[in-house]
Amino acid sequence: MSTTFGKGHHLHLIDGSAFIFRAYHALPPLTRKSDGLPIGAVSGFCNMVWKMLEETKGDDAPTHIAVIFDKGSHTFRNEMYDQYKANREAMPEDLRPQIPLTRSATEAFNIACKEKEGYEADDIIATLALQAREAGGRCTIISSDKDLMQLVGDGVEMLDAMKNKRIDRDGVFEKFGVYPERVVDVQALAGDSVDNVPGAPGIGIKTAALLINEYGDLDALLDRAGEIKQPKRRQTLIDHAEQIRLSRKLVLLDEKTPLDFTLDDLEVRDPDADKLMPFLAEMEFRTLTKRIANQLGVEPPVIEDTPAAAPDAPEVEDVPFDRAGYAKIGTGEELQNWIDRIYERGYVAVDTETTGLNEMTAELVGISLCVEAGEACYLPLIHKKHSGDDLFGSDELAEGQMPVTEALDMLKPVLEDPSILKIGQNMKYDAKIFAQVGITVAPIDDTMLMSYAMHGGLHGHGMDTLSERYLNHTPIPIKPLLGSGKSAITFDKVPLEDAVPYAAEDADITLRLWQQFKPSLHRAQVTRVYETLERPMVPVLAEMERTGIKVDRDTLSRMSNAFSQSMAGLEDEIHKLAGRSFNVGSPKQLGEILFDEMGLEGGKKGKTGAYATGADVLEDLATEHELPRRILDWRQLSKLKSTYTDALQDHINADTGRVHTSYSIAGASTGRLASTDPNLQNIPIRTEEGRRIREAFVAEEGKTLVALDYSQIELRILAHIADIPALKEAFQRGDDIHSMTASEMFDVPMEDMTPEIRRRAKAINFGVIYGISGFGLARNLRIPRGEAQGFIDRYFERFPGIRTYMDTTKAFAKEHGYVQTLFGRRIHTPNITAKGPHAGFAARAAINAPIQGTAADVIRRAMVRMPDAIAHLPAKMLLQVHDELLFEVEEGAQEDLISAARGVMESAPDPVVKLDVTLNVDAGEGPNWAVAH
DNA sequence: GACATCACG
DNA sequence: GACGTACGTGATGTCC
Repeated sequence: MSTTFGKGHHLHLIDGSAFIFRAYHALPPLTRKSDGLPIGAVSGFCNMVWKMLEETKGDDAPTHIAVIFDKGSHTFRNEMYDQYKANREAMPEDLRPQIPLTRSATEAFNIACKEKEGYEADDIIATLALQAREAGGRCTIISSDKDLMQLVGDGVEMLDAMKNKRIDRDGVFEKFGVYPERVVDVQALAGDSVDNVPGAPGIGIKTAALLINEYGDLDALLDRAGEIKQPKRRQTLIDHAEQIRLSRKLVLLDEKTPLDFTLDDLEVRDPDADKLMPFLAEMEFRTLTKRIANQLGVEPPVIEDTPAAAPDAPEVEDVPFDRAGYAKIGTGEELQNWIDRIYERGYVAVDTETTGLNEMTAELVGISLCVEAGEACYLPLIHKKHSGDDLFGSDELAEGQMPVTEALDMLKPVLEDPSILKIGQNMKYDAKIFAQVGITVAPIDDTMLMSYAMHGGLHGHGMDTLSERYLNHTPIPIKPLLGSGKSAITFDKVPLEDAVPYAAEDADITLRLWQQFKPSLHRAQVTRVYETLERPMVPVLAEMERTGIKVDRDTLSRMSNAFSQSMAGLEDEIHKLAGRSFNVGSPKQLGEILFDEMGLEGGKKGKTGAYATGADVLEDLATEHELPRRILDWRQLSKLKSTYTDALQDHINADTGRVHTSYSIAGASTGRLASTDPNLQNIPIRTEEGRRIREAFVAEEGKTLVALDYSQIELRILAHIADIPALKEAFQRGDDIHSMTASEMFDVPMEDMTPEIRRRAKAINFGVIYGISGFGLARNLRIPRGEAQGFIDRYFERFPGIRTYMDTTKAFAKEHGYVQTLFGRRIHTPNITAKGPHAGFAARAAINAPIQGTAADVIRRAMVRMPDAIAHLPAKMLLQVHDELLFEVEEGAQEDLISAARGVMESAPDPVVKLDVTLNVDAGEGPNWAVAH
């Protein structure tokens, strides 16, 4: 007995896609127990629909209802603008199979389910809402999507289902600063980074509303744009009028979508238990099935409790941490028992205990294993006997330990078995320790790197942090066991009763983290990042670090002596100029002398109340007085001596005669590596004196060093990402990029370029990569701030894509809480929403991260491929310095190495990313690093 | 252990 | 209109 939709009728339109995405992101990754099918989003969707139906019962109950879905990714809007929604990320892998299930769910609930190829759900909603309004009825749109707000009014309202908040004309005004009929005008100006609607650069919702309210509507505004008082705003609107009109077309919903059904077809039907119950049972939604069956007054169907069918990733078990469950392995039988369990499982969490943190000198003390949460063991190997009163302990081995070789002979086949996954936290460390005893651990997973791929920028990735955050468990601290300072002992001196729980727990934690992280990688869409950019770095870096680089002690020692002499001379002069003797190395004393005693101008105190005496300050003072220049010279020598010529000698390994740095894979937020102990990524090169330090980095007899570095990789990536044709063309022509920029900006022909103009352009080019500001550039170039701002404005004018990139990147970061590299690495930006001075920092970091991070990804890809590519050559990769790789190669093979390695480096983005610019690699070769670079 | 300084890309 | 700014690192020395 259907009637014709009209007065007194009430249509509910549910934005299906919005429901799905909300459900997906709100819920943990649930899977169907019987077969592991992902169903988290379907479950959430059903819950939301059912809740909706329950809550809208009563006086204001809908008479008509439909769930509207998007269909197809290509719509008429793409015809207008091919970039529409172009930066939308791909649908998560585990969500895709759930989409058709939500359609089935809608039908199972006996609700009309509508979609139309080539149209967005929003257009269908607009069309139906208009029809309802024209028929004299009411319509409630269940969505909080701001794109739908243009429809509100005259009987049409929105309902935010999550907040249970109705949005009427006033609600829209709150959000947009205009009433619904002007919403598209505001959106056209403000644009939308999510849908990639361009809008007017630099104009947000606030400004847009202001303008629209002042001029009435968008057409009037654009016609009278010349009257706008603010010069920049005026110019923006005049320059981008076409883009703004296009934006309006993109956001304007099509209220005339051709539909093959009428409002009457959407009449509310009671749920049909015979349809709904089987569907819910098939999905294995136990709670929801019971609840709905109860409500409908039917018997809930029985859902078989089928055991999980051998899933790849086990369910995360909520087992309490219990130290009593940790075993000590003391015999071959006990170890064999554990090995059997490992083979049964197919994976094992492994952790090594050693005598120190330096993998090159640390000795293996024991090994812990874990195959199941809560069940872990520790295999002590060389723990020393603990003699009660003797503070110095004993060299005698404690009892109850297997002979080292017997234990390792048993474990080696397991650790090298390609069918057994070895799970570790910071596996590079353990892999290097095992490599010492001739064991090549593979294949591996690393929980630290999983966390880095998923949570980069959010927090650290050490075991303690991860355990506390993700397992809600504080690991046993190491400090009480080892002590600190001079009385600290090494782990082999820790009594077994303390060592077993500590060591076993680390393996237990690692396994639990892995159980939790493994399925989350997909959810966070970083599986490929982890598998191609993080995990494969472990063996590559372990090998490089173990190889090390030869450093000539005599060269360093001679330089150190020379520096000492020069410093002593300078020190005398400095004391004479100062009028008294003081510690030249103390910035505090220096500040007092310069600004209080000598009365030089320009003393500025920082927040700690001390005068700033940094190089830039002294540089400015150097024109006034001789002292600052001497200080600068002294500081340079002091730095070179202490950090390089002296400290470096202490890092020469006694056994190998080489220096072995350690790279942190998960240290830098952008994806770069960091080098520590010693840092070999900041060996001097910018000054002639410093550069000579590199002469001490030498090739072995009969070998030579080869250095290959990417030329201008970050600027090339910027040209690609921000899509700057002029920059791309210049790179393809092989122009000097800074001269080109200078020529373009300052209208100087390339052939008339002066070094000074080029220097300015270069500073601006780098500034752009760092998220330029007038202040920063002014300080860098030592020019007035206004002048610097003028340069920046001109740069944006000549390369407008840069500003768009900066704006869209910031908007993306605000929207998602992270930014991405071209290879999908995510860098979280939690401070992007901060207020005050923090905001500027976060915004610049967000702008820089995709550029620096993409460059980091590129060289990682090259490094991962390098071992195979050069396996046929007598060459080894030694060092990475962000955009440079250093190799040691047998004399005579250098040309072959250069060509092989260059090929790998230049094609590193293939086949995942096709850059619009080629990557160029420069090569050098010589007996030491100073010559090779 | 915080801070200032300075080495690198 | 003011805030306070170039991005990413690590090591060293001073000073409390």
